[in-house]
Amino acid sequence: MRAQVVTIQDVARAAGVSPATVSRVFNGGNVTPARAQSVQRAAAALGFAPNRVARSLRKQRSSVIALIIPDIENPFFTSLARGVEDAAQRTSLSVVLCNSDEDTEKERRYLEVALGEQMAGVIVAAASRDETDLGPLTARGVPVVAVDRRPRDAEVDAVRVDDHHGGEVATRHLLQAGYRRIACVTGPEGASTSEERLAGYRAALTAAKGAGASDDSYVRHADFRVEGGRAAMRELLSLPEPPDAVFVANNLMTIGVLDALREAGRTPPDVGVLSFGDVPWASLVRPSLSAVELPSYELGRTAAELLLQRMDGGAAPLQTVVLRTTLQVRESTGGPAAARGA
Amino acid sequence: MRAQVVTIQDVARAAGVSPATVSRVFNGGNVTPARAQSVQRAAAALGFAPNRVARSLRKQRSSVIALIIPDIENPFFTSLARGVEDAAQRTSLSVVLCNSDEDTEKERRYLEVALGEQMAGVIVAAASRDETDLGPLTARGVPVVAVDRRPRDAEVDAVRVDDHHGGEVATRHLLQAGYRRIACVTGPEGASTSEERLAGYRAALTAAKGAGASDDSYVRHADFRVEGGRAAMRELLSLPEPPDAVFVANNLMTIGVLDALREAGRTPPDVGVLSFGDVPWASLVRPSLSAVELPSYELGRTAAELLLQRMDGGAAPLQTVVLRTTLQVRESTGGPAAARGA
DNA sequence: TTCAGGGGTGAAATCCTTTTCAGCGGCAGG
DNA sequence: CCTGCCGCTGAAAAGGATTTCACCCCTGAA
Repeated sequence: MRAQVVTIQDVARAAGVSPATVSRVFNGGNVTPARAQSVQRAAAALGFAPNRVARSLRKQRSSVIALIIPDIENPFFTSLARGVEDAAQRTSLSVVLCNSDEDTEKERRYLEVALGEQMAGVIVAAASRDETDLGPLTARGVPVVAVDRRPRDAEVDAVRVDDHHGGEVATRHLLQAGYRRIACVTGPEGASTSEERLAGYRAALTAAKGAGASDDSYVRHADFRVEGGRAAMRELLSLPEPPDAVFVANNLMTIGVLDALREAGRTPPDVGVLSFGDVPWASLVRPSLSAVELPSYELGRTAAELLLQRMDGGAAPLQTVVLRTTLQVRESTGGPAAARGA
Repeated sequence: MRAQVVTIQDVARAAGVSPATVSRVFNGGNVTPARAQSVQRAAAALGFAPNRVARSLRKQRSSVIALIIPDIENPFFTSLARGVEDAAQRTSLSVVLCNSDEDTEKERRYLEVALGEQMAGVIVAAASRDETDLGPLTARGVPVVAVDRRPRDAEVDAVRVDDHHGGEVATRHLLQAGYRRIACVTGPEGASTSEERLAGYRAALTAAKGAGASDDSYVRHADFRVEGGRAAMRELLSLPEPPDAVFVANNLMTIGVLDALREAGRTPPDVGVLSFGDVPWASLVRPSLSAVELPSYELGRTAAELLLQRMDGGAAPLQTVVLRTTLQVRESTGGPAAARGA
């Protein structure tokens, strides 16, 4: 029924050498060329494929690295994943993707798998700042890099963007365009990116209006997904005095926000819309959207490079790389109708 | 430096039992409740986490299943992935995602990893009909399910949609809407879905125009990505007699097609556009797009269920499940301007 | 000529868990 | 009272690779 498995022993027997020699042939030990060739031939003839599980057990480390992301349906993270893959491509490591679905329990399970499978390294965009526990991994010396989101207290290398600054620049731009009642739809409490983008928004408002401006009636926490954005925007539109612009803390929620606006018969730049992160397939959207552009691919690539570096480097001091965002001004923040009318 | 690893031996010693008993506690063997409890306590106290690699080696099977998809940036596949995950969720298996990037070499490596890591099962949307070789996996008795795309000659369960029928229905709809010069932008040669959707298109044209209609001047093979769709549509628009409608064989290429149309100052339904597969975040697109809707999530869920069934089921005969597509008629295929003018 | 060193090799230990096997003790039935 | 069976347990084997260690042989230097 099941074909018997070809082991290193079988190859050794066929080639008339010891298993140790076969192992050396495949791992670059010192072997006489003639012998090496006969081992190669025997292996090919038998269709030998090394048992990675046995190898991992012995070496105490597999040749797979895990990338754990919170939303596989968000193009930001899939682009980031491409960056990780492309960087890992040049090594002998394979990348596997795990989707935590913004669920700390699922994430915990994947972290456990990564630990139990003795993965060579882990790159994680944490589902939560407080509940994501990287302790077991770091305690066992597994290299870990936090990307995009940073878990509190984690002693790991990190790559992220300047969330606070980006949020501030975005909000300032809306102010300068003439909008006055600027709302913020941010992500879940407990995600570092949510909080920092929101903090940037607040900082810009405070700078403009003075210290008394910390009014949170225009702030909504949603779930970083389309539905959440839609619901939040509906709420904002139903306020007695609805906002005339909105800073949305991620790309998918922006889609929901635009939907809600259309429902209400409003379109940018009548209501200003500024997205933190490019809306996917933005070419489809009219009017074109202003956005804080995120280097998603580079985020992934940098994280992978940091991980690789840590994997052979050893005990260099921890580092955090902060990548710059850029504000891309387009039609959706052209200024409120009121301003044009005045 | 590195914290020493807690093994089942350590737990056994701490609890005053043998390693075998500890193993039984964690795997549901017969153990006296009192003893079991003391083992649990010792394990918790020491922070024991089982070494999955050793377990896999002994059991000749890990508790991870691989999902190999050809394009992680395509929402069709990420939705499919969600379906797989949700189905696997109810078991103790973990799903890891591998992105082959439509590259048969990368795919081969991932298949090798899946084999070498002794994964419990593999679900694969094949990068190629001819070059994807599932032989090594099936020969070793690893359960495999082909999803969406089917590799030729593979002796595996499969889940797909009625590509041929869907392509035929789509094309017929364009004909009925009054379009006469209908183009087809399909995927790469060698992908089963490309070929069958194209075949459906041809069948509809032949049925309408008679056997002589097999003119391929309106057929373009692209790469299932945005850029490919854009380039193909540009080509079609530069023909002496450009098409008045286009059937696009996947969602991402449709985005490119729409871009090319906008460049040329044309918009649906002036030129009819019908997409095989929903365009992501279709709510953003005006006019709304007619599409052959694909049950992407169900495709994944069904594949996972088939895999699970095969994993305990044993040697039931191979099966192929074909899910139905549904044609969703919207504005983009309202009929050509010429017809309205006439 | 002798000795040190190094390349090439195989036997055996090692990684950690699961599983088989044999043994022990207790209980039920004859 | 004896036998048979069943539940529980631990010792030991098994799974397949890597790596250590000891050894042999050969070369080059003293």
